[in-house]
Amino acid sequence: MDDHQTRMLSGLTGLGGLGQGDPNDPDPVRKQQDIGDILQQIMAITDESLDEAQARKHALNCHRMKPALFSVLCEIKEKTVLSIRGVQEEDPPDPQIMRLDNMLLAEGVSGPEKGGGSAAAAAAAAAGGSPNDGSVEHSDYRAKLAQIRQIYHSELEKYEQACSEFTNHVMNLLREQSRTRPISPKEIERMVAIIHRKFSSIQMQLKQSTCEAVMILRSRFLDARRKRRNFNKQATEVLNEYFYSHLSNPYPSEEAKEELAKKCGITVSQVSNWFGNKRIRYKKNIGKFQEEANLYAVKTAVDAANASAQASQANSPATPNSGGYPAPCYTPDGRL
DNA sequence: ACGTATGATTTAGT
DNA sequence: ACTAAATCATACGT
Repeated sequence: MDDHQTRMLSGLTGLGGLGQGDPNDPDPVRKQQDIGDILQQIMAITDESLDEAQARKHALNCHRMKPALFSVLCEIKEKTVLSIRGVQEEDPPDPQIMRLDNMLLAEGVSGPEKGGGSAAAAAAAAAGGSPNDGSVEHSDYRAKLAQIRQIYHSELEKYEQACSEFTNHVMNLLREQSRTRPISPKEIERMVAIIHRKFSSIQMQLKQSTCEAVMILRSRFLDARRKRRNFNKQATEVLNEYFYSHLSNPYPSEEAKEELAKKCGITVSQVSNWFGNKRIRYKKNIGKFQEEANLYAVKTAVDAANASAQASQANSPATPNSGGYPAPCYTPDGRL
């Protein structure tokens, strides 16, 4: 390596005369030609030196003094290697990269090939707790996730390839050099480890940006607010029925919530949300809900009447009196 | 296109 | 843990 460089330098110094000749040359055409000449010479020199280097290397390897030189280098190394020994840094698994890996695995980006769907669904359930259909909504999401996944993997492969290529190159270089200077396998190992560390730090950037992309995608597609669907009419009816028949205390117990959820085909937390929204909105503007309240009050009354008078025929309940029904409110008595 | 309705989330208090 | 209240972001009716 060193002899190569020195020869390069010495070769270039030979150019000195050409480079600085005729500083005041008025002819630009000739100048250009000079530059062309110089370039050509430089190219020739590099070629020449490479060949020459090869020859020199060979000569050095076959030199009769080479074994002596080698042993001298070994001795020198033995004296200095102790100081290097101390600088052996263990590489503990980087917590940062562990975190990213875990997340990518959880999101189904780096996991098994077709597990993406279920993983995404699980993530969705964990995020919002809304298992409402979603197969249509998630198809778009899954497509995008697959896209990210593909990019991630191809990039990862590229990195891996570059890494192994570079590692191979360095290893070959070191092995070749080990003919002229002492290099222990352990040192090569160490070098490889260093290279891998460098590359893994690059990989981390890839992982980080992938994670970011997934997060954005998730917030864009899986955030339940963005995919809000109104409950179906029947579910709303069931909920309203309960609400208006428990107006004095519209706080369903856990069991009641569970039952309502079952009846409506929604989750318990959705029932909770509904009641939370309903309570605050009802309270905020009772007048606006009067009509609805009357409707459900009558409905439940009719139902009750029907239930009790099921045996007795010819029971036709009067149509709702939409006029003078008292404004519903939180009364101590739940029944209206 | 726009205003209202509505389900979900966030914040803060208990 | 549960709720009220405010807020968000979409759905829906006009």
